[in-house]
Amino acid sequence: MTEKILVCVAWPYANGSLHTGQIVGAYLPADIFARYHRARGDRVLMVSGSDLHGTPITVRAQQENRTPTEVADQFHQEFLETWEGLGIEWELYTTTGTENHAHTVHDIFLRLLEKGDIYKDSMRLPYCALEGRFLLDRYVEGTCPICGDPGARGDQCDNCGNVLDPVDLKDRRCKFDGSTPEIRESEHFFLRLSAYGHKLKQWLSAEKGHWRKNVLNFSLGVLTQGLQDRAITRDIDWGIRIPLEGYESKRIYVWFENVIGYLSAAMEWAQQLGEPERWRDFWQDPDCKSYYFIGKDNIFFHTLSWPAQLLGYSEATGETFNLPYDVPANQYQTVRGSKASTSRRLAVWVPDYLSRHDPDPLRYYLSVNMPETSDADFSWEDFLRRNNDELVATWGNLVNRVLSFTYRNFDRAVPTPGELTAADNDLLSRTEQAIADTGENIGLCRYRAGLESAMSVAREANRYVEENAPWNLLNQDRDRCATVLYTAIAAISGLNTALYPYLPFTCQQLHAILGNEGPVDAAGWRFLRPEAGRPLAEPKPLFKKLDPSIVEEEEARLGQ
RNA sequence: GGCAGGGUAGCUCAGCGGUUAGAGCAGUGGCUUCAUAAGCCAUUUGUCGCGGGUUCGAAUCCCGCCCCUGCCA
Repeated sequence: MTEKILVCVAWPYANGSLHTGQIVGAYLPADIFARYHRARGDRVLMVSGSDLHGTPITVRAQQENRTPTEVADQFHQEFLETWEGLGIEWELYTTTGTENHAHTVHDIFLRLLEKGDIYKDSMRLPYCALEGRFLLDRYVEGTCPICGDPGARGDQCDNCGNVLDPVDLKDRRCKFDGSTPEIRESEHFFLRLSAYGHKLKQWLSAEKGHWRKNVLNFSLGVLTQGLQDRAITRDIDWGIRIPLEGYESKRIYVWFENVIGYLSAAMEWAQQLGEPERWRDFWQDPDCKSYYFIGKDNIFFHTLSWPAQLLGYSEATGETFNLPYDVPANQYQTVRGSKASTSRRLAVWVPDYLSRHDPDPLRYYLSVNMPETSDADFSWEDFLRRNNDELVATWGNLVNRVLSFTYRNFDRAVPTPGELTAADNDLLSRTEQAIADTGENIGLCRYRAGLESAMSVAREANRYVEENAPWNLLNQDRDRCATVLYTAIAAISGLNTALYPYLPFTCQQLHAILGNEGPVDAAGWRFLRPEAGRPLAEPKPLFKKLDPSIVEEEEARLGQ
């Protein structure tokens, strides 16, 4: 039974290179998930794009004396290369800078305004008279009204951890010029989230057994405390315009706008396909399941505010837009035990990684060490070990030892098996089970368990080869030798399917070595048994054993 | 401060009311030689964060505390 699956992935800010924390948090799990479903024959629409708006981009542009557009374009291009290099495959990867996106945002904004879910109100905000502009909360500094720390920021005091309103800060000063900001009234638009508390609670209370505990508890907890209305516009000049006259100096804030990209991207994809209504299959068919791959810092926007926007838009238009089926938010990856930090350069940058190493070992390491239930640490020492002792020794070596022996002794082709023994059938049924288990785990967003299902059978296959010792059989019982090799090759072929979502590059290579044509996923999510007599290509090691010296070399790059 | 997640073998983690607590890797001792000195077998290691409680029985449930991480829109 084929399914329709919408895979929505967080929109990365185009203000700096992507690091492994972002990849492991959202892009890699989404890609594994989508590859599995495509292989199953499901209809998959995986979308995201670069977030061109938002303060981080303007800050970087200011620092480098460039325009925000220049910064965003540069990193959007780089992101596209990163996806290609790492094998993250999209149906569409776009940006928030398209006409189509702005149009969709405006439509939702105006509909919700008309309905009363968006309303105008005034806010008291810090204003720097010297620069003639409003200041974002974090650009005001002063003395914390709660603990008295003199280094508090307008949004939060790092000393006592309390969340602050810049209006309450004592001895306020502008971060840029030190002048004392005035407090001015400014008119803004608010989203009436408070009106949706009840509906969201109903939605989150039904059939959410498949949700991750932390995601569901967090969301329900926020609802219990009461959902507050929130400003969706800011006094900034970089972002999507407000579609009304008189608000030229303000913009729609990213948290309201970028999530709409999931919908506008689906529309853009349908346009490009030449079937402009096709997006409805993924947004309005109640049988389509939508998954949102995000980091844990983003849960609020995907389980509460975006569903509220969708509920409001559904009511306003009389059409029904699907709410998230699951939001499998990941925890964080840490580096040397602390949170990856762009500003401290404490991260492993993907373009840098790809300039020296292959993509699949990183995909393997990030998958096997994915922060599904708690934060996970990236260490080069562990990366080396996982690569050398697991990927190379267990899986790569299994493939290499079986195929090279066969290639040399059985005329470069899949041997013809005789009658299968119980041991042979046992390995084959375990392989079949591994494909099913890995698929089931991936479908439930349990990536580590899925990988383990496959790897444990790779270990099993090594045992099988050892116990049946085809090198002894070669001159004693050539038929039995052929049967053993056939069985081992079949297990390899099956595992190649199970591992494909995790290791798409090397699995594609192996698929071809085994004499298959076309892409792995076109062969389906099933146990593809090798055809006796089919020619094998000359096997080459799929993975490189890495020298321990890379640990020191790579560690030295951290923090640079 | 409030909320959430986590704290289990040297390392990374699984188990989340029921036989003597598991896996991978590392360590130790053998075997093997097809293979990227890879593989296989055997084997050691644990006050399951701390203190109480419930129960015939708790890593698993309840209460309190400590530590790590994140969020506070």
